[in-house]
Formats: sequence, structure tokens, C-alpha cells
Amino acid sequence: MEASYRFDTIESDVQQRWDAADAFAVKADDREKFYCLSMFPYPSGKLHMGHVRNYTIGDVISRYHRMCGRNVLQPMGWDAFGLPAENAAIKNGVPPAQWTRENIAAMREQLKQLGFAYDWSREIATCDPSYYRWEQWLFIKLFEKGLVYRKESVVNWDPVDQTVLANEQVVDGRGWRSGALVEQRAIPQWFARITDYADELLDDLDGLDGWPEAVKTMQANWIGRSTGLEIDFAVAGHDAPLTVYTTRPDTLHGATYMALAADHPLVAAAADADPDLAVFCDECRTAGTAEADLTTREKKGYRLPVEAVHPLSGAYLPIYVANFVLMGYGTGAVMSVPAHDQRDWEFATAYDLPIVPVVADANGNAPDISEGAVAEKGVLVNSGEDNGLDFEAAFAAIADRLEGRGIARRKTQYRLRDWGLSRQRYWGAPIPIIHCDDCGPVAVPEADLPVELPEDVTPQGAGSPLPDMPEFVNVDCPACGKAAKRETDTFDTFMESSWYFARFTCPDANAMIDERAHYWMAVDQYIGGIEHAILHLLYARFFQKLMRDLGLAVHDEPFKALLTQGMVLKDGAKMSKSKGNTVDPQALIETYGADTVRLFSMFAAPPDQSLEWSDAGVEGANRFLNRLWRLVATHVAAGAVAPATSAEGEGAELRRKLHETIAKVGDDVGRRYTFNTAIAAIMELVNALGRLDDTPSADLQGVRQEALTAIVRMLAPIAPHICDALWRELGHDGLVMNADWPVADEAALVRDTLTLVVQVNGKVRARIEVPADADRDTVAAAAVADENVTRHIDGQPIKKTIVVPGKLVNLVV
RNA sequence: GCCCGGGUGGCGGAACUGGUAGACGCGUCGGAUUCAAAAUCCGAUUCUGGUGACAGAGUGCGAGUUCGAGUCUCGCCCCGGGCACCA
Repeated sequence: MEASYRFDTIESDVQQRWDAADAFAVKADDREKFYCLSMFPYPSGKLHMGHVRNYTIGDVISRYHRMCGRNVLQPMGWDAFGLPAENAAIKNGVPPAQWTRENIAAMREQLKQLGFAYDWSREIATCDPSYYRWEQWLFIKLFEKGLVYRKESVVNWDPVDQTVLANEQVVDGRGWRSGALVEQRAIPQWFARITDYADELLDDLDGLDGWPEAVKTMQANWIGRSTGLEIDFAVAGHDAPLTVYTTRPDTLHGATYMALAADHPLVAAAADADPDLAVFCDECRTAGTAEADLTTREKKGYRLPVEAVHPLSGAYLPIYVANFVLMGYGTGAVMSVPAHDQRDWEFATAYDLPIVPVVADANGNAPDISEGAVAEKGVLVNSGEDNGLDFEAAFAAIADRLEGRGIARRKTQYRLRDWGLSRQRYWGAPIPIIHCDDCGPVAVPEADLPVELPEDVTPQGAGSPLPDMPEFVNVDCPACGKAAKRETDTFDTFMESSWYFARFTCPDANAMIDERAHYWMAVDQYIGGIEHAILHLLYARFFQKLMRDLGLAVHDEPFKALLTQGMVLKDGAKMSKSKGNTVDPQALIETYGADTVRLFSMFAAPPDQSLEWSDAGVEGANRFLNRLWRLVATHVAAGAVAPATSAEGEGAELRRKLHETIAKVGDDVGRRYTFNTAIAAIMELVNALGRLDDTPSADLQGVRQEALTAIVRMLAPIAPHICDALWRELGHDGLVMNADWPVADEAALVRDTLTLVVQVNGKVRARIEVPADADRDTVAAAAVADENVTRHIDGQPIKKTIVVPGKLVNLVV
């Protein structure tokens, strides 16, 4: 064999073997299936390190399960609609369709170079009409079932560019291109009733054992199910009451004012008579719609000339318009209890409103509210007949009383809002609706799907070109036949990524999905960035349930297990062009080969943590592969091999190390997903083999053959090209990916003696060697007998002896 | 601001169930090889004191629980992700 490691010839040769064998195409069979999916990329132009890391993790898991004998599906595709294509079109004058398809071709090439084991026959690009026609179809089904509806909703409007801006395109309240102050405009948009599924989406989290707790917690908090009380406050001089929702009816006695959204009907009426109020309301509306902006801005209010009546005390409470209350949340009105809610406290302090504590602290005293609100639950004070009740009792008593008077209702509420599906953009899937003056919005008939997006178009920057295309817009109403207009909004791109995992199981199905999905779904392992913990993953779970309820799918959840990948950093910061700290994977592949890049990506950090990129570390990974290659070359040169027979001595030691490593690597790769520690263990074993003579005894040569055969298989999922080549150099036939994953020989793991740590008062004072089967007393006696231990005991009586079998002895004096 | 993570040598990280802190790799230093260099190989490498055996300190900061805490509890600081139109 070649004396040195030539990654370039090896990688191209091995990839040709895979292609010739069509090694990654799969179909349903009798074996246990394993569906491994990495989040598909947006085709931005070329791969970045985050992609390399994500897809290497997925490939390692896929190849491991293949070697364990499972029928592994690992597909790849393109999340091809989105804003960057339109930006590129404006900048370069290239149609988004062309730009996107060129990027896909380039990135597909890079993925192939990296040697990922994808079944390319299943490739999907979401901008293809053959894909998005089925989400148009789904939308129509939801429309028929009443699960999508139209309502007014606010968008960021750039008055100069005459276009709707994404939140990302609003910088400090101004349009990123025009610099104009962004306005908020309400326009009719399509929404999906994800709130109808809120309970199921929340409750089913409990069954997702393979998901990180952090993600489940984030989703649960996002859905935010609460049980509270809806209370009507009478408004002096008005017939209509002011309705609020609270999860803390126990604090009702402490309500000292009310706060309303600028768009609340009560405010609108008052604003007609008060120009200053109208101005204030406009200011409230100019701020962005992002929740972060809303909660961090300075709290401002404007007092209305009307007052509310406290339902228990009958006191008159001032009513403010407040810039931190939004009409879109709850009822658009809040009862403010400044003693027990921090936001209310800040507002009350700023506007000099009374702050009345009504929940006692742990000692039963009125809490200290001089520095801020106290939100902890406790026993009521200053609350008249409700004094002394705890949270549950106070909730029940107050709810019962108000319900009895017909001015309150117990209610379960969600923080989750319905999903806005409409985007006023060109590069997306058209919403299959026709607007007719007589019939209203009418679904495009199924036979007319897909509604194809005209592709030979280059947006110029002043909004979507679709409304200006009569050939697209003008159409006859499918219901009455009269002239009508096509909807020109397109879908949110989360639509495409909410069901692609199911389409991969049957990419050519003449339906959204077919029965092949029943075999492959659910995804056994899903891998992607933690930044998708809420939105994408929640929408995908929602779609799975929609597809189930339409009779298309049989599974309740799309992803059995989830691995959230950490970010790739350089110099402690996220890689970005503006910071100039990017690393181009292409250059590294060309310098060191795909296997080195893959190996370093897996070695530098566990997958769920952020990874600090290091060029020196890449060289280290490359050095290791060189060393492994030379080790195999030396071994092969040493000649014929007898089977390993070692029962004692150096051979037995080495075999124990080998089988300990096999056990550890199997656990690290198969259960823990800590590929970094698996690689470290393999490196230790390779180091141990490197200490042998080049031409050892026949016995040791046999052990070395056994070890190298195991190492090459264990490393094959991570560095598949070099391992495939080494597999054949070691005298094996076929592809290493079709070999069996090694299994540890229990007999080789047996130890005669153990090393225990001896502590005196919790400090390590000695290490002792004891027989593996030594009992407690023998171990304790050996510990006390140690010279250094005796010195530290210093004649003092031993009060307590703690023996942890196989680990340590602690002597307490 | 709210929700969710993270913080360990000069650096990336290891320590899985409360039981030897620093595996493995990088870097650095010393040595071998070489005419010389690269590559490769060997050794050392948490800090402080000591020739050494060894001793003391040490896992963001401050308290606590425990025979024993990087790991558990409470309070803080800093960094990152998400916050509904970036994907």
C-alpha cells in the first residue's frame, strides 16, 4: 500500500465506488428502519461551517445505524424560497429563480465532495411547483375546514420604498434601504388556527422523550397555557364594560388603574375628541411589532377622561392608554396591580399612581414594595373579606363571587397566537385564492393547481412584482365565472419547511404524501440549529397533526428525537461576513480533504455546544489521519497475521484496551452522541498501538489486526473515505459501510486488580491497588495501611469509613 | 424586558449516576532524527512552594447542603440563542 496518506485520490476513488454501487438509495424492506434527517439548507450560495457541522453530525448518525443493520433513510433538499433571493435580484439583476437554482447546483456539489450518504434520488427543492402545489392543496383543505381565515394584521410599511418590510429589515425603526421611518399598517392577511391545536401541541411534548428538555420547556412557555379569570370592569358613564384577563385574580383587591392598547375601541372613541390622544396613539403604533421592542421601550401612558369601577370595592380607577399593551394580545386591556407586577409597578411609579400590596410575604407581613413589585404568591392582606386566603382559595372565592354576579368567567388562555401565513413578497408559493367582488375569497379548484409563480421576473425593490402582472392577477371567479383577481400574497416560507420531512419519504407521490410515509415516519433523529427550537419545530408539529387529521398521516408527531446543534464560532463570535471572521469549508476541503474537515468538526466540541473553530486544530485532525494511515501501512508491511489468542501479558492488556474502547465508542456514538469523546478514545487506542514494535510477535500482530479492523469500522461514520480505503488494505472485501459495527468481547474486559483512591477527610492522599473481588474490610484495611494515609491520620481515631466499590475509600477522622 | 442555554489550564474540551479535576487534541518548552530545515518520533506542561517525596490553592462571583460539590440548592455577574415577516 501507499506509504503516505493521499486524501485527494482516496476521496475521489471511494466516492466513485459509492456511486457505482448506488450505495445510498433506499426503499422500504423488512429491516428496522431509521430515518435520519438534518434540517435542509437555504441555498444561499455556498456551504458555511454551520452546514458542514450539521450535516456531518447527521451523516455520522446515519452511517452508524447503517452499520448496526438498519434500513437508513437520509435525504437532502433545499428550502428554496426566501428573502435573500429577492435581495440578490435587486442587487445583481438576476431573477430569484435563476439565482436560487444556480446556488443549489453549487451547494449540491459541495455536499457530494464532503461524502454525505444522501439518497439523492429523493432531492426536493421547495420552489418547484411539483412541491408547493401540495401545500397549496393543503391550504385549500384547511380553508374548507375553516382552519384558515382572513383578518386584519399589522405589517412594517416603508413609505419610501412602498413595500412591506420584514422585522429584520427594520433597523432602529427605519427601513434598511430607504432609511425612512417605518409605519405600521393593518392589512388583511391569512391566518392558520394553530391555537385550535394548542392543547395537543402542549400535551404531546410529554411524549417526546428524545427531545432536549430545554426545547420542550421553550415550546411549553411559548404556547403559554394559563388558567385565569376574565373580568368585566364597569366603565362610569358607559354601557359597555372593559374586559380584562388575569392569571392573578387573587390580586384583584390591589388593582389601582387600568391600561389599554392604543387600538382598543374605548380609546378610538376618546381619540376622536382629543387630538393629543390621537397623536399619542399614533406614536404607540409607530414602534415595531417585535415583542422585544415592545417590552424594553420606555413605558408611556395617556390618561383617558373616563374611569373604571373596581368590581369589589366600587372605587373609581383611572384608565390609561399604554404603549406596552397590544390589541393583538388577549383583550387589549389590562388590570394593573403595581404591587405585584413589575411592569405595572414601573408605570405606577412613573405616573404617581397608588401601589397597594395585597399579598403578604413569607412572614405574613405586607411585602416591601419600595424597590419593585413582589410577584410571589402568598396569603392575602388588605383584601377585606378575602384576607388570610392563599392563592388557590382567593382565586376560587373571588372567581365564584364575580361569576355569581355575571361579570367574570374562568378561562383558559394561551400566549400562542394564530400563525400569519401571508407575505407581501414575490419569491414564495402563491396563496391559491381568487378574490371575487361577489363571492369573496374563493379557493382555486384542485384541478387548477399548482398556481405557478411566474419565474422570469426580477424584483426591483419596490415591493412584489406580482400585483403588476395582469396575466397573473386577472382570472375568472371559479364560483360564478365573473372577472376576479388572484391573491398576490405568497406563503410564509415556514410553510415549506413544515412538511418536507414527510415528502422525502415519497417525493414523487401523486398526493401530498402517500402510504410510504407510514413506513418511514416518524423521523427517528432530527438534527438542526437551536435557533429553530420554537417556530420551525412548532409549525412542523402542527402540520403533522393537520396531515393526520386529513387522513394523510398516521403519526401524531413528526420527530421522535431531536439534536440541537450549537453554533460555529471563530474568535469567540458567530462567523459573519461583516466581522470578517468566516472560514470557507471549500478551501479546507481542498487543503486537507473532506475526512479531516469532518473529523475536526466532530472532535472540537460535543454537537449541542458551540464550536470554536481552530485552524491549528484542523491540522491536528489531519495529523491523526496521517498517523493512522502509517500505522496500517506498517502493520500490513509486517506480513501475515495469525488470529489473536492473547490470554495474558501485553497482548491481553492491549485487547482489554481495545474492547474497552469498543464499548465506550459504541456508547458515545450510539447513545450519548458525544462524538468528541468517541474520537478521543480511538486516538488513545491508536497511540497505544503506535507504541508496539513495527514487527511484533505473531500474537501481538494478531491483536493489532483485530484492533485496526475495529478502529477502521468505528471511525468509518466520521471519516468514511480513508476508512473505506484502509478496510480493503487490511484485507477485507466490499465497502466498510456495509461491515458490522464492532461489539465488545466481555471476556476481554475482565480485570484482576483495581486502583482505588484513598481520601482522608475528603482529600486524596494515596492510590492503592486491590484485588477486584476484595471485600469492604479488606479494602479499608489496605487503605489504612498506606504510609501517606497513616501520616495524615496522625494517630487520630477514625470516625467513619466510606467505601465506594471500585472507586474510593474516604476516612473521616 | 421575558423564556431557554452556557461559563473548567495559554486554547478547544474531558470528568456520563455527588466520588482521582484537566482524558484527547492544539499551543509552548526540551530532546532525538537531519549538513540544515520541513515532516516525523520521544519527554514535560493548572498555579504556588520544594532538588524531591510532598504540601497548599484551584472549575465566573458569593453563600449553603454533604464524609465528599465542576456536578445539587439559593442569590448575583458575564456570554450566547429565541421573542411570532431572517432562515
